[in-house]
Amino acid sequence: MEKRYKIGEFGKLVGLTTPTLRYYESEGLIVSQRDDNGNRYYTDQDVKWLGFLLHLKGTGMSLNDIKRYVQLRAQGDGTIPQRRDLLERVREDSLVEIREREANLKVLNHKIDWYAGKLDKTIDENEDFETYLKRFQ
Amino acid sequence: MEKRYKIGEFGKLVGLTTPTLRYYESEGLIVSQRDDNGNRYYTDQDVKWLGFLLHLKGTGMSLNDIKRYVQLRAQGDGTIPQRRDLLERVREDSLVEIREREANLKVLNHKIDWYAGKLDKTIDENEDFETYLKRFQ
DNA sequence: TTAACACTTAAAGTCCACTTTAAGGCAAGC
DNA sequence: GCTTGCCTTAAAGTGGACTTTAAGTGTTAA
Repeated sequence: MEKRYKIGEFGKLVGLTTPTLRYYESEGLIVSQRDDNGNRYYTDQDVKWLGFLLHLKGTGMSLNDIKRYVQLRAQGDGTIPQRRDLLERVREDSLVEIREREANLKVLNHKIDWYAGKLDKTIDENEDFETYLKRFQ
Repeated sequence: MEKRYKIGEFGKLVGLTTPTLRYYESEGLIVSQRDDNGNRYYTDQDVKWLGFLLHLKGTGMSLNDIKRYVQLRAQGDGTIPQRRDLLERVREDSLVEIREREANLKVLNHKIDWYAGKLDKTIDENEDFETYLKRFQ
């Protein structure tokens, strides 16, 4: 038979709190079934979906876009092109963000190096960071 | 003489709205001087600082941590080690985040490929995404 | 049998980073 | 002189993603 996970157990499995899971359900990101006591339960299918959802979320995709994705999925295989397009847009945004972060991180690294140079006096006392930065442009 | 920028001009220069600049000032992230009419003005020094602030922010550093940095800077060169430590922590966090994003993006890319395979029938109809993903592990 | 613990709902609260609103002051140009 | 457009302040509102609170029901273990 299929394994049924109660919300607490499921939460531990996927790394979310029970209020968060109920919140996700209220937002239409996940669904649950009910047992004879009216309590939610989840199956391995739900574990898989939530796993993927967290990957989507981890790329920076908003809950709102994830919801749109869920709605398309519910409409069957005919919406595969739209889902692919949606994910391609998310990929582009995510790539842009990663590249921006990397660029900003580069400047931060130079600042850390600049502090090191100031501390061990390998950078002239009078050279300010902006001048120092220009060396790398 | 040094150029004085009024808040609107300064905002355009650095790409922030005037309410945001006032908000940053109220949060202790930037300072401004006042002219004879009591209006704020900024100098090229402020342009430089805001430029660097935006790089810090762009790494994911919170306004609160930027404020701590500002406070350390105000205490003079003696706090250079603390500032460097703070920035090193920010760098570490930022690197971790970038790597996580990249990992999640990888899964997203596989999903897009999987959709392509479904659409052009190079992936078997019955193979689900989780099984497909295992090919790359 | 009673305490502990899991579950239920709806609604309000939180945090961050702004943005918007409201009400007004001052200077330049027509 | 009046309109336009900049500036001022304080306070309230917004959006996203939860988290917390309140009030209650049901199951399990000692």
